[in-house]
Amino acid sequence: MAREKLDTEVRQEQILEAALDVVSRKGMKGLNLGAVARRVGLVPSALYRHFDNKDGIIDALLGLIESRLLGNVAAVRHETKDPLLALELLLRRHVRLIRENAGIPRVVFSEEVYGANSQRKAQVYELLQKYLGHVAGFFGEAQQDGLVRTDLSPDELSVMFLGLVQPAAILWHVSDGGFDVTRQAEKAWRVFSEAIRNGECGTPETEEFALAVKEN
Amino acid sequence: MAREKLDTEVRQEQILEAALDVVSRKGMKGLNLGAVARRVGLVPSALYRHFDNKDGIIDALLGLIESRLLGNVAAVRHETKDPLLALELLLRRHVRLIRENAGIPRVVFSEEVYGANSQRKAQVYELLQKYLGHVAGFFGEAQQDGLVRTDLSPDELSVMFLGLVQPAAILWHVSDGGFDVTRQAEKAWRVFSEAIRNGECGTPETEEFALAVKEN
DNA sequence: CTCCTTTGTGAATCTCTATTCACATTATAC
DNA sequence: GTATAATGTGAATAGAGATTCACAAAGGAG
Repeated sequence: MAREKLDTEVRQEQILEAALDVVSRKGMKGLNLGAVARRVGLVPSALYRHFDNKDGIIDALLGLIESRLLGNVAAVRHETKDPLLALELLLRRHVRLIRENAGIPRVVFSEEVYGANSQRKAQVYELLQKYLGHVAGFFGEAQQDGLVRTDLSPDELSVMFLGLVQPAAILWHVSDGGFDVTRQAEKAWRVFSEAIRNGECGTPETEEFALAVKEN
Repeated sequence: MAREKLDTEVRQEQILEAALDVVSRKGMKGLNLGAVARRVGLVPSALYRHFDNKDGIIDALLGLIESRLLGNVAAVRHETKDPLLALELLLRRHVRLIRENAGIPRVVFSEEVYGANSQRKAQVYELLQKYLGHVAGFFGEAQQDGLVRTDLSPDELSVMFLGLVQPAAILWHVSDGGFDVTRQAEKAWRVFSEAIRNGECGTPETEEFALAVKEN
């Protein structure tokens, strides 16, 4: 099969990529070392040259996911100074990310990555907290700028933000891609952002937004 | 162990109850016949007297969940005629239901109940569609009564409704019950219901937005 | 009470998958 | 080039869990 030998760092990346891919199509239950190894072009036992065991692979996979999520946060930080616009862009990136890597929500929300493993559970919690922390940060900025009403805490807002995509993502998956996540998320964002805007009534959309959309 | 024999109907209920319980604490991965049987006070092989196999148990479990969810819908129908109030009550019931049966979201959203099993996937989809259909029905009524803005379809609204609890429920679980789902859901509902109400703050649609989205 | 169906049991089987290990092969340092 | 470490392989091991089966016991019908 694979005659050529590659550095363990390269293999580790390949393995994680493969694992995420397997999860995307077979779910966490279908994540077995045989499938992963085949996809990399190796034999199952070879995986142990690069990871301690299956648990190590899952841990690293969570790390990969974390870096992708936080990568999106960093990216939108560079794209705009307007916190509300940043959130909108983040939402859009988020949707794209999970559309392209259906395995991500499956790993994070599998509710069974852990199960007995409470350490893993804590790890997932930390990951979510970190991501939501950044989201809350944007809301906090927006409130300080007077853009968003202050009767809701940034933390609460961040959880609501998560709610804009999550159910849609699930429907998308369960419907085998039939459900239009993107559209639903956009609509939900529209309603939500209007609702939380400071002022008596919702303010009209900023023009910046239209521009930002196009470059995407 | 269990010397007494019970009718298969009784056992079926006990088994499903036990299965849901196991899922609640161990996740879908921890759902094995041994654990279920122990909880019922039987031996694993005895389960085959009441179900064809494990798959049959999971199927029936989905049925049980469906009946609980739809039971809540029926209940709120009797409690009020006001569709918006009904939704609020439904939300509350929903939160209570998943707080008391943490296994329910785990089964439905496990994203791995199926995996390869696409028939199961379709079954879950149907279940969600049915529940969301009722929710959408309430929104439709509310719109006809002039209570809710009509620029969003009932279907879209129903998905947003789902988003009010789901992320909170996940955080609640991952945080080992530390997160306050009830409070979060109440706040989210307040924001959401204000946002969709028909009335003074009827925000004009920005057509640019809809156009920009479509290109994506 | 006796027969027969239903339900429960324990051992055995079977499959799947993680993991280990002894050995082979490739890359790399010298 | 040779030595050495890193990487890959195939077979073997081990454990978990689903499923089957022959047998036992309970409960109802007659």
